[in-house]
Amino acid sequence: MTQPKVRVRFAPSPTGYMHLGNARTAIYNWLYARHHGGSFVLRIEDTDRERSTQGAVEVIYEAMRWLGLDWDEGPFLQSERFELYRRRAEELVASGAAYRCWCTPEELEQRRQQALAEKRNPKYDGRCRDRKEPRPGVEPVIRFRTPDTGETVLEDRIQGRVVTPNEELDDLVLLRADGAPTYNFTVVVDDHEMGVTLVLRGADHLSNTFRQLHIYRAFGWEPPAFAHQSLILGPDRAKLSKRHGAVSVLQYRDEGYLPEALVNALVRCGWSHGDEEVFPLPRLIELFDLPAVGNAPAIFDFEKLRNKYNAEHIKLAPRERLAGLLCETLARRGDANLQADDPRLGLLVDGLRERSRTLLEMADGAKPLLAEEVAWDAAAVRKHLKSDAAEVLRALADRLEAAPSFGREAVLAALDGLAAERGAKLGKIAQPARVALLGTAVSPPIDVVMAVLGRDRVLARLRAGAERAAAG
RNA sequence: GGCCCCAUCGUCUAGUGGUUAGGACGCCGGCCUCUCACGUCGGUAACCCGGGUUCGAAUCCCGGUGGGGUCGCCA
Repeated sequence: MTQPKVRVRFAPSPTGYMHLGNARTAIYNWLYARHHGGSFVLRIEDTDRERSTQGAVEVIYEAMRWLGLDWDEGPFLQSERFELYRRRAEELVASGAAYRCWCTPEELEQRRQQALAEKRNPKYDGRCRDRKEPRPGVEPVIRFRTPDTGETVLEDRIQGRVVTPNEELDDLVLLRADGAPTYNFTVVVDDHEMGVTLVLRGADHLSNTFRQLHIYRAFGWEPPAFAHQSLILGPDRAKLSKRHGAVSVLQYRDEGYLPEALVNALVRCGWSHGDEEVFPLPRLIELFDLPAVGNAPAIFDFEKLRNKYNAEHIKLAPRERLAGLLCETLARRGDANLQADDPRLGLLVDGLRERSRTLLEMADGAKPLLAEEVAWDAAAVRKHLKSDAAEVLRALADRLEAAPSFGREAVLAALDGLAAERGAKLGKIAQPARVALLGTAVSPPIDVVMAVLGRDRVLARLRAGAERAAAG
């Protein structure tokens, strides 16, 4: 009756960056925990002292924070738990489930090559299984004794029932010659010690699971449930990796993506809910669960992330949040230095969110409206600042100058009034005005442009534009 | 190569024996419109192949093909 509390974990190894595939695994685990009211554990698998650095660990924390994946327990560092693993390994040696092996890496490599050449399974041949006497000058490793016969069954929560013959498995190393534990051992010890109820990870760990199952059995431990999600592939259909580029989570932050958009896109890579595609975070927590996770590998669609998910989430985000983000982006790129409460920021967000797929595009769009100097686009000038525009611009300037206020409504009323008076379409006035104001024929709506520029600048530029038109 | 997994438009996917095979991104065209966008309407495009089972298969079974993963003192 009493179900144990759901406890899942994300257990990355510090490689120096957070990969999209890892990020999806973290997201799935986090959503699973939040959906089921369980606990989310962060564990750093830094047993390989060669590769692990403090900086690499910080990158993981930073990526997790940016994505909004808060953990309830940890972070636990495996590098701080070596004594525990050593003790556990000795337990297995004592019970006969594991043994010391004095074969050297060189010997093993040689045998592997030979086996491959003879088209045999290159697995460890088990020659130290019954050896008791040490080899002088060789520090032994501790190996796990895997059954030679029979088969191992895994009831995977995503992949379904998977069966592997035990003869495919070899006696894996638990403890290296230098006493450091290996992944396949620490993962079992920790998932047990930490009370993990479901191991939700990438399918690249599927074949490891069978070896790990035997370790659980040797300890007499009840294994957790397992769920292996199929991998994210690159456009070439190979496992997504560094060489595909654009694979680091924080790179997306720097390129102007919203974390909830990346989360949305990543979740949708393998999980779906009917025809629904855009999910705010609370909605994901409400809906996400294992039965709707598919088991076919998926190619990550970078274009759709930008065109759909990020664009949609930019439309959904609160104005204040985007204003803050836009302010940071402008400052970071050296485009403009605005105070966080500058009223122009909100105006810019209103005018630009529907025409920006990323914050970078939004900054691109904002930049001309904030520049002190007009950057003239020759084609736009040629097309819209012809001599007959001079009089129109002057009339508009006069009208605006006489207007009682300079709000967006008042400005629009002036434009409309002038157009009506002359029986002209609004475009006949707005386009020359746009070019006079910004130097370009493309921009947010003219009322937003004027509101951002402000009365004085608008009048000055309109009149300067008129002179340019008259001269041109 | 052994073992394991997978297979619906180019891509992400809906679909759980009977549908004109749906949605989304992309692409093409119309409408809207002060530009660009947004929005909207329409179009383009898929059930890998071959056998079964069945009155009937995208859906179930088998085989093939193709793709992926994995075979470390990496994780």
